[in-house]
Amino acid sequence: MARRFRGESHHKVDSKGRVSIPALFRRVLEQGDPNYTEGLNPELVIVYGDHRRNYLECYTISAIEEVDAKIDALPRGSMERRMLQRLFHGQSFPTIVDDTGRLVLPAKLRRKIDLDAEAFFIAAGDTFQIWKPETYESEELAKTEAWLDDLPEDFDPMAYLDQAGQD
Amino acid sequence: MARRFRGESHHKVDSKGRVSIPALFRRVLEQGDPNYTEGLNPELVIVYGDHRRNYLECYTISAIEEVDAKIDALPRGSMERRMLQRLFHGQSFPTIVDDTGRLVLPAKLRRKIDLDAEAFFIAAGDTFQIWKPETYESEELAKTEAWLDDLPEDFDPMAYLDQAGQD
DNA sequence: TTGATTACCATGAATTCCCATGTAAATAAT
DNA sequence: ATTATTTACATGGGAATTCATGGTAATCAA
Repeated sequence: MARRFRGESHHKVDSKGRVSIPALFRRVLEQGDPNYTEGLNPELVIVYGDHRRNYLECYTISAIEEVDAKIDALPRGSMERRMLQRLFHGQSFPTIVDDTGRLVLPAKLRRKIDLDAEAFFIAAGDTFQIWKPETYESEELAKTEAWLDDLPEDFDPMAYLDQAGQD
Repeated sequence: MARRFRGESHHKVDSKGRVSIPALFRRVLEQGDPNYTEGLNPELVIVYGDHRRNYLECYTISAIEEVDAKIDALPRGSMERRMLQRLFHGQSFPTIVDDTGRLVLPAKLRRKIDLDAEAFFIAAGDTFQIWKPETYESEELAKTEAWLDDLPEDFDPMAYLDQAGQD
């Protein structure tokens, strides 16, 4: 795996749909674009998915190529392959970072996640996500809070780290 | 496990958020960065976590890579994986030691742990932590003191050493 | 031509870079 | 051993650069 995205931050979205990409994310996008060279602007792919998904997921070129390769390996005509093709090939939007480090989110994408004046960026391993801040708080955070509440008082979620790969 | 951090110390934090890293910690960061070579500066990752955590936890590159590998091993879509991704990929800040052996803590991180003119560094195995001195004394020390007080007068904490890994 | 998209320019704030200094620790010289 | 010399550390200041953001002009599509 290439360099990972790390961090989270809030950015303004203007009336044209322009939004700054966190500078650190930009560095990762650059390294993840095989065609990138100093002075150029990196490309990326935004996967928005079907109506159930309420955030945008952004892939570097090399990350999306990995995904494509996996899809190609599935049997032609299989349901799995068709589903993944629809998601990653159909419900996605290839674009490029502009000269000022911004992304332009078309109205369609903004509407889909109900984005207005502000966007929340958060890293998720080899991709990063763009959320409407309110959605992130009410759905994503609330969901895990509720989940945590079901655990024993003194349970440390970090314990899952050590559990990994053992069972 | 690689070389361990050991020791504790206090350092000034200036108005730009710059703070010297204890020299001994630097040696460990260097050894823990696979890309480090003489003359370069080691990278590290600061995990700050959610609102409940009131200190910063610093990982060497190889320590954080171990964590990443464990997260990757968890099933996609599982709550465990999402929680850990949020913590280690989202609520973290990748950075690098500067030429004078300092770290620059962005205002956001300083605010989070309410850090001002001084920082307290303490080793914790394969990571080290940065605390606001007052917080460390009032919360962390008080907590372990209270815990020790509950034990029999002549109890030796070393006893726990032999217990480890047996149950 | 009119609404939308893209290219270009502008600016304040935050961040990084580069240089400087006093002091403590380590090493060498007498 | 004691003193001189060097090296490593912790800290500070200012200049230069990057970032995030906003505006206007040029281009495009229908």
